[in-house]
Amino acid sequence: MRLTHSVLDSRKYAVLEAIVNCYNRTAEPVSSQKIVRDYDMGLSAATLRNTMADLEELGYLTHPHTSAGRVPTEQGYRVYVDSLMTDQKLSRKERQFIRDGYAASSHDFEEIMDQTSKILSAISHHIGVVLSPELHESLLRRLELISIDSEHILAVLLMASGAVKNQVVSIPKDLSDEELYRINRILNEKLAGLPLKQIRQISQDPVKLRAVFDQHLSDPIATVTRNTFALAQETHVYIDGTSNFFSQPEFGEVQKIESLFRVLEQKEQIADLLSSQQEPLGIQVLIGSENGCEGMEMCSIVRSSYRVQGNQFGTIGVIGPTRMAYPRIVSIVKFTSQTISELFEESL
Amino acid sequence: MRLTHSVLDSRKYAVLEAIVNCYNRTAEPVSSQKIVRDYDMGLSAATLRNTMADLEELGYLTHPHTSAGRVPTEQGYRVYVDSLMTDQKLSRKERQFIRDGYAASSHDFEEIMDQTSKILSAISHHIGVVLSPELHESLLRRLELISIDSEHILAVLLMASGAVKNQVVSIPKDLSDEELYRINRILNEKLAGLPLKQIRQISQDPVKLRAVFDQHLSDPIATVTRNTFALAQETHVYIDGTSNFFSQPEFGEVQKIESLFRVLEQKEQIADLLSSQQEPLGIQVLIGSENGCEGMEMCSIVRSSYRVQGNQFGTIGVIGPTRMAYPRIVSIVKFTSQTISELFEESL
DNA sequence: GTTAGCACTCTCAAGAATAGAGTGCTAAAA
DNA sequence: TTTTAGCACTCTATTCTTGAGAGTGCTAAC
Repeated sequence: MRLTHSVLDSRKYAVLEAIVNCYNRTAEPVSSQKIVRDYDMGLSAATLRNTMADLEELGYLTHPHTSAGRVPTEQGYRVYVDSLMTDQKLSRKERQFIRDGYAASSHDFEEIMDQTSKILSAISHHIGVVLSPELHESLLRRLELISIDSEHILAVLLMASGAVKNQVVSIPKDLSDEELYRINRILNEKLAGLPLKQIRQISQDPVKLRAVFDQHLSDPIATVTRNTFALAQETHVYIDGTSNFFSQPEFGEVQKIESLFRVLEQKEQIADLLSSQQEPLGIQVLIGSENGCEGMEMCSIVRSSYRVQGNQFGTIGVIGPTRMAYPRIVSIVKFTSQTISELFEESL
Repeated sequence: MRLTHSVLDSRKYAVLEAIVNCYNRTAEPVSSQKIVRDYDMGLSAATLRNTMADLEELGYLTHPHTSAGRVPTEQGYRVYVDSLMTDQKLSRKERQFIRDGYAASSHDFEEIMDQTSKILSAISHHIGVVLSPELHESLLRRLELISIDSEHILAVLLMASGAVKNQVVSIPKDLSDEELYRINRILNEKLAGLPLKQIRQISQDPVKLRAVFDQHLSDPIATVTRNTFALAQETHVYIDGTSNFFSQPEFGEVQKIESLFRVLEQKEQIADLLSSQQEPLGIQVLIGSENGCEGMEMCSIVRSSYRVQGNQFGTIGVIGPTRMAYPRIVSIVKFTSQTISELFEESL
């Protein structure tokens, strides 16, 4: 989509686009000469220099130093991503690569998540990140209580999405195997099919608990329910391809790459990064410091949610240098999120 | 333990020890002057230089260049680790730090593994690695089969160690819920208490299958058993503290750190690294290229197995630069493996 | 066997010189 | 009015040199 009525005339747009393209290819400041040589714009270097000076004044380009070429600013990339770049279809080969990646993996939920991060990083040559959906939106399909010792049981929560959550749960000491089995049966009867969020609310509210379990309610049931569903809402983070960053020329110094890796080791921070202000099913590009994450100012993020089931969403994303091939990466993330959504749809 | 009858006289040992100590502190080649100043050996610089030249000829020291101080070789470190270094007790604070790390974590098996890697890296300031025990040595405590859809079930394997393994299993299409329940009961009856390795053998051998299940054996039972226990023997790898490497002066160039990080991303390779030639309950130090892993020539590994239960062992380790504080790291790994072993012992 | 003394080697940091890339500006051309 | 050629100017990056400093190896004296 090229805006015609805007702050910029069409020449400025064209020049900005050329510079972004060129810079993304070479990772070096782009000179007016370079554009004359590589792009047939019908303009001389001098004219381009004038236009470039204008674009710089508007905040879309910068200068590393006086006698260097121009580099896009974050604002410049923003304009490029929002208005200039054209959709780049993935090749048949690339689409097949993504599908094949899933063909190899089993029905295991975690394996699908893990595989997705691997596919994303392999095809993008950047970092692939996957956030599993927040459990509390998920519907409980079935609950299984397994005795461990006199004070603990293992609760296995099988979600409608196929996700499985194991949880060690403390129980009252005098619970017999038969009693446990009975509780298991009743819990499934009353709670299966409900979203985890709702179950948690029920488990913590004596009134609701009474309403749901009716005459079946007993102290052990209340305790087990409360302890089982008190689980912290956690999303797993799957990351792959971190070492791809080493081949990026802008990360030639240890210092720059260090701050990035320190962040990447903090899984919670990555989870926040991916999920903050995420709207369902939209694709979103966060450029440079827009991500608001200290240590990741030099990185951009392309992310999209995927649908697991019902109104339950996870997020996938690619983290790369600000100088990334946005059209390609956007297409990759878009296609992958579609593919994974379909995968979960058909497995229902 | 200081060897008196050996290739080296006691002075050479003392000098080697001083150089290793000094180099480990400063990360810079050690000069004869430096030793005179920092260590009271009652010898002049000239004499030390003679001794150092001898040690170099024997292969225990090198020279970066003519007018630089000495640096220990891998062989030098080997002698230091085997014969020179003295046990360094952890301080009360450090021991408490390790214990506290576990106090916070729940009874969850994975959480204990994960926490261990975090503790190791936090206290050592290097990379902490934990290998979960190979499942196939583990005793099956209980098996739970949960229906997913008409063609799949979720098998939950609860091990005696507390480890849990979820596995999606294909089943014959015409299996009713009642039938599944019956199979579940029989499998538990016949297989609980056996090591997974043995169960796998049974599941793949019709003769043994018949022997175990006797008149209960049916086609569905055979199929479910085979599919459930065909799982690849996998060990999980938990890594933490990778970014600690950035603060090591010898990894000031991106190139050196890159090869290391490429290896660290290959979890299987790390698993091999930790488990190869590991003998039960011994602590082991692999110095530099001894680990035989391309890209990790500049790293040493201190590792130890821990006992989960019965004759089932996992491995923990610390990966750091060859120039690491061996006595301290050895003590850390030793104490941590003891602590984790005790933890599993008491939870039985 | 040990040590002082000294020549020698090598690294590292700072400075100087040079080439090259690219801009900004000005004045002429379209 | 817009575009372009030309040119001076600026800044970087590279190379070379130089000098200081660190540390050794060797020799001769203790």
